[in-house]
Amino acid sequence: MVLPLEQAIRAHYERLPAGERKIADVLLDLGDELPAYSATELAERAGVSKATATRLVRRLGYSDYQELRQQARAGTAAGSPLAELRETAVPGTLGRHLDHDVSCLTLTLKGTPPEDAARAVAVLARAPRIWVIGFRNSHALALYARELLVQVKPDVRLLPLPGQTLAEDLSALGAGDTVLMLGFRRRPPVLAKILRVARTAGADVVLLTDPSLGDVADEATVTFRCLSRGASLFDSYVAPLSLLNYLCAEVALALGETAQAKLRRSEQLHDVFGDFGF
Amino acid sequence: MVLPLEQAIRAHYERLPAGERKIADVLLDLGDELPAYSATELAERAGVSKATATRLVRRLGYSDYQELRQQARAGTAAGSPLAELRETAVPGTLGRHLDHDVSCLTLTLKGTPPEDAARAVAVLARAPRIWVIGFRNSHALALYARELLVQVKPDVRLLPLPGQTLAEDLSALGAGDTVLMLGFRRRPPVLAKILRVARTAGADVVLLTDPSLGDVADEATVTFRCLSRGASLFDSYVAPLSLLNYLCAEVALALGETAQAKLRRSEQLHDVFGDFGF
DNA sequence: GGGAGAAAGAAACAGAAATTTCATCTAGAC
DNA sequence: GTCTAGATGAAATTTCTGTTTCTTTCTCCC
Repeated sequence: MVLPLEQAIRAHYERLPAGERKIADVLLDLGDELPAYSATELAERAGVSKATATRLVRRLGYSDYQELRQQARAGTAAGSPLAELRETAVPGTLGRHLDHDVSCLTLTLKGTPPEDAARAVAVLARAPRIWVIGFRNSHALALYARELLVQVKPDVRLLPLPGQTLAEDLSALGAGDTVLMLGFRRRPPVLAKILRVARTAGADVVLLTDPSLGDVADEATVTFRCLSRGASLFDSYVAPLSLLNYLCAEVALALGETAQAKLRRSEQLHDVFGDFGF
Repeated sequence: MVLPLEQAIRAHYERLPAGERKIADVLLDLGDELPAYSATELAERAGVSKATATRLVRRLGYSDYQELRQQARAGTAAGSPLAELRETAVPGTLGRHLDHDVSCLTLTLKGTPPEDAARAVAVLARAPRIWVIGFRNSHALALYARELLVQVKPDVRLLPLPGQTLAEDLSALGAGDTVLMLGFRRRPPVLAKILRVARTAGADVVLLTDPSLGDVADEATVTFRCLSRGASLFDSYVAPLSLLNYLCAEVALALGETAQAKLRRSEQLHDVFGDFGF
């Protein structure tokens, strides 16, 4: 795929006067970063006057520098690098949504240091007791994580639960325990307190959150920042969901025979009771 | 490694006043496209005044918007961390996991006919009452879907709930209602019954399931088959999660002003109660 | 050599962008 | 209740960007 701008330049390149050609070169050189630059800067880089820049823009068929910049911007926004990686793009809003979620997933997991993952797996695997905590938007994620972990660890607790005060529950939190905290946007302030309580009690905290969270994250033993902005109205949690799946699977593998036996046994139980379906 | 700008924002994020935070959100959201935008555009996107934009820049420690833009530009230039991330594949198990989940997501959404999506959105949008149903592995998904829908529709019910028998609840199911059913592997047999009950009652059923489900799926109004086999021990639900996000957002858009007003109001309520956190 | 015509910079200009100022509003302290 | 401090937007102000105009330079051709 070629940017329309690039095409326009090549079409005129041979006929361009020296000064304008210098600017054209700068322009080609900048590539998709072009919209970050002003016409004045282009002229300076090329060592020509601003007037020459304007003339080039005109000659390429744009009415404005603004028009050129707009087009360059649109070109890089739509044909995002990730979109190019995959051969066929899906048209329509569904396609945009797909691109967006794939980006979230890819950028998040590629930005996750394997050491961090290993540390998280370690503290989760060795904890005698795990607390999975997630409020509001993070609650579904917490539920998911709990469902996975409970299959391989004996004592996994979900918070918050209806009809109980947090204080009551958390009093049992002790050294060696691990808290798996899901802290995505729209965080209730109590989350920060829990973090501190866990710290004080000597518990490890594995925190999944989004990039908007500040220093508080430093209190956690390991922090994963997952992109969670959605393509449209609602936030997208594919990245944390995927990460949780990975972490929990690694925990199971780390626990080895014990956990896997437990897993098998639970599958057998389902079979006996015939409660997997149709 | 994190962009210095992003770091600066995170460092201040919790202390930012509402207006400046809105801009910070836009800023984070734009990512490496930031330098293509003027401060005025940022302010417009965020729905705040230009003055607020300037103030945020100052608070983040820059003397100028220009200075901020420069830095953002430098960050994305040659050899930028993000650019590198996009190109290099991640080695190790994390990389395999990522590839797998991206495949699930891509294959599923590419295999989803837009007409089906449109039909699902239509029946969800026009239903006076929505029932979201998901057992076991599907329960977290159901919870998520319910959380989204309840923001834009007045009557959205989640099943199963503890302490209630299904029969009791389902007796209220009527013609015109829509059932959003999450039916992933390890389906309890009751799911088939619910499907038939809904049919009989004249309700529409939007069914998200995996490819392993047989003919029963034909009873649903619309069926989406989402890949859900995981790379490792546990099944992966990124595809249905993403699809739900898309469908719910489309429903909100289809409902237009009403729903969006409701959304805004609920955001405001959060703001009023100050329960978005740190 | 002189003139036509393109090319390019300098400066003037117009318009937009960013910052500052100022008045209003709100929440919290007392 | 009043008062203060911070947050905010509207408008004034300043700074800068992009375009236009005008002049100079250069080249090619007679």
